Amino acid sequence: MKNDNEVCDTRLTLGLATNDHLVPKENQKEHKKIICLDLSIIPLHSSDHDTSKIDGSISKTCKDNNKFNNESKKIGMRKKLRLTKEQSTLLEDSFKRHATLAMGQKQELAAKLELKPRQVEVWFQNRRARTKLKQTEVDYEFLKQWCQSLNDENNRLKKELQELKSFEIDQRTTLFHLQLSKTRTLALCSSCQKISRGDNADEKYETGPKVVSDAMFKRAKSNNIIVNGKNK
DNA sequence: AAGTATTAATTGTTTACGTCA
DNA sequence: ATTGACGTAAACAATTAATAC
Repeated sequence: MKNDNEVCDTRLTLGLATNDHLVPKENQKEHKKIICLDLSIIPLHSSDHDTSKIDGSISKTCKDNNKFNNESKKIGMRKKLRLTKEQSTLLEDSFKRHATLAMGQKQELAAKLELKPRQVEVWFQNRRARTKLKQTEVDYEFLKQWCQSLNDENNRLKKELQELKSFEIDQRTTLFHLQLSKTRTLALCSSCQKISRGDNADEKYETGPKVVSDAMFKRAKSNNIIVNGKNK
């Protein structure tokens, strides 16, 4: 940021200065200005000075703007151009048709708008940047909402999973108690190959309990298999 | 008068393309 | 014919600064 005392000089210059480290810091800025060749009198672009094609439709404000712009440049001050409504409209219209300048379009527009080709070019560049920024904002909002909805869905699914898990545990517990009260324990004796029935079969055989349902028990009984050492 | 938003203008970088050795 | 160095122009990103409100 420039302070109030500094003058913004956009003129092209060639400067000569001695080593700064030999000059006190507070004097360095002035020191650099000792020898200065002003090149602002040399046109940078021949196209910048092409004012041969002038459209009479351009308003006085625009002409005044450009006039002031050129005059202010003479005294080394950056003056910002303010486009008129007509200029903006025309630029917007051509931007809508094509976001980049086609061959010759720059010159054509510049002539029509009574601007420098460089100004038209800069306008298109800035306009593209603005479009991109707007699009980025739109994309950001969209992604933000999408992310939010995904989070919501994720939370909902987590909750559902939790509910299903606790439901499954409940069901297993219930089933377990139900089986415990209804079933009889059948165990196969490893030595005699007979099925025995008992509430505590795992205490009898090291192979572990074979828990079977009542139906299985009945089937075994109907096949004359001796349960618990005797035919019930 | 100060703060903010908008936007013209500047600066530096990247990319594509043509030319030449 | 291929390749690398170089110059140029256009597009872009980031930033500055003038201006309006």
